Amino acid sequence: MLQEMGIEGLSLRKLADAVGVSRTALYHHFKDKNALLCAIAEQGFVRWRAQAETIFAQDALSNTEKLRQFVRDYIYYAADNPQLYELMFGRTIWKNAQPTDELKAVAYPSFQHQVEMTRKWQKLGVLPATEDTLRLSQVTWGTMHGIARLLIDGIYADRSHIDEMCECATHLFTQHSTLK
Amino acid sequence: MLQEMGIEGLSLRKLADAVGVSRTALYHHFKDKNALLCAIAEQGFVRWRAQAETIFAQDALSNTEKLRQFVRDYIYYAADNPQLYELMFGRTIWKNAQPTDELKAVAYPSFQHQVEMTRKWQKLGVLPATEDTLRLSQVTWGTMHGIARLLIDGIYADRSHIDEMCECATHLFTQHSTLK
DNA sequence: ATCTCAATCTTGACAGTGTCAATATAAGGC
DNA sequence: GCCTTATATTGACACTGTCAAGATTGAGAT
Repeated sequence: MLQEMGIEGLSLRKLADAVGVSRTALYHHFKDKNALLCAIAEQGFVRWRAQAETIFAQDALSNTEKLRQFVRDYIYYAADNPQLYELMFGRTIWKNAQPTDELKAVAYPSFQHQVEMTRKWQKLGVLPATEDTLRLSQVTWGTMHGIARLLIDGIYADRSHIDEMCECATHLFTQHSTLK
Repeated sequence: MLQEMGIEGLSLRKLADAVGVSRTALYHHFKDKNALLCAIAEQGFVRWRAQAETIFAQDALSNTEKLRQFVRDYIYYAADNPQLYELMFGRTIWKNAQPTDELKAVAYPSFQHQVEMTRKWQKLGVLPATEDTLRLSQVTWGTMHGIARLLIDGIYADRSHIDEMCECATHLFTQHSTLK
């Protein structure tokens, strides 16, 4: 229903109707509409985390190729699940309402993971070691996040450009290094 | 009201009440709530465009410094007007509803401007000339957009990091070049 | 088998929201 | 003075999330 109607189109009443239950039955399983959305977003983080793990497990790939693949997969994950991505990182949960403790427990480690990978890539010479690790991971993540949002919101970029944009971003991240 | 209550908190009825007029009076001036939001967003583009122009008019700055300033100003503009920025680039207008023709007439040239500046900076050696101009401008803008949104939505970054993040991003953009 | 208690579900209601239709008022040009 | 146009208003409709009070169910203990 999230995929079809979008995050704003998802109404508790229509959802209850579709399940064949009364409007307020949902309140015995979730505190809020917000709590329901947080639970969905939570699943999104778990799934993405699992997908990311498979990248790093591929021994055949060089470190630079892993970075490239990571960027590509991130953008495609967002582009393939636009509504879910919006839920995971959008203002609906993070600004407007408050994220559940359960959601935070899943999301924050995911952010932390990004920082650790950045540190590792810096040590390997894939990312520039001169930059502060935290700032660099904020910027690289910001780049992926920004591209994902431009795609999702349909501003100024569309699906057919994804591969080229990822390639370009990866170049920017790694252009300092001699090892390609 | 947008600044105080946020984009979702802005209701036509409360707005009409605050102005001291009846609920539907607004419909004689704007087709929709969406049309009103588009008009506000439009102003946001005009103001940002004006601010950007002043950067490029400063002859005292080198080209690299202009890029740095451009990035900084963009992020601060977003951070200082979070609700407005959300309106300008958020899904509320671009995905969920449809942007007005008037808004498109202001927004698209703004995107185009970004591409032209990218091309110019490539020729000047500030940005890498090896990348396709369109892709590069999508990625650089994506970076700024992404950082802006992480800040606005309060995810994983806050105001006190802005300067350092901008510096880091500028480094990434320009690290290829020998002229610093 | 019965009682108990907790989980689950339901209906009724309330305060919001955007929006349309029909109606009223005011102002300006001839 | 009249007519047109712009503007404002009230009533109503279909939605939304959410709460309170009551109904139903089912499993475990006695």
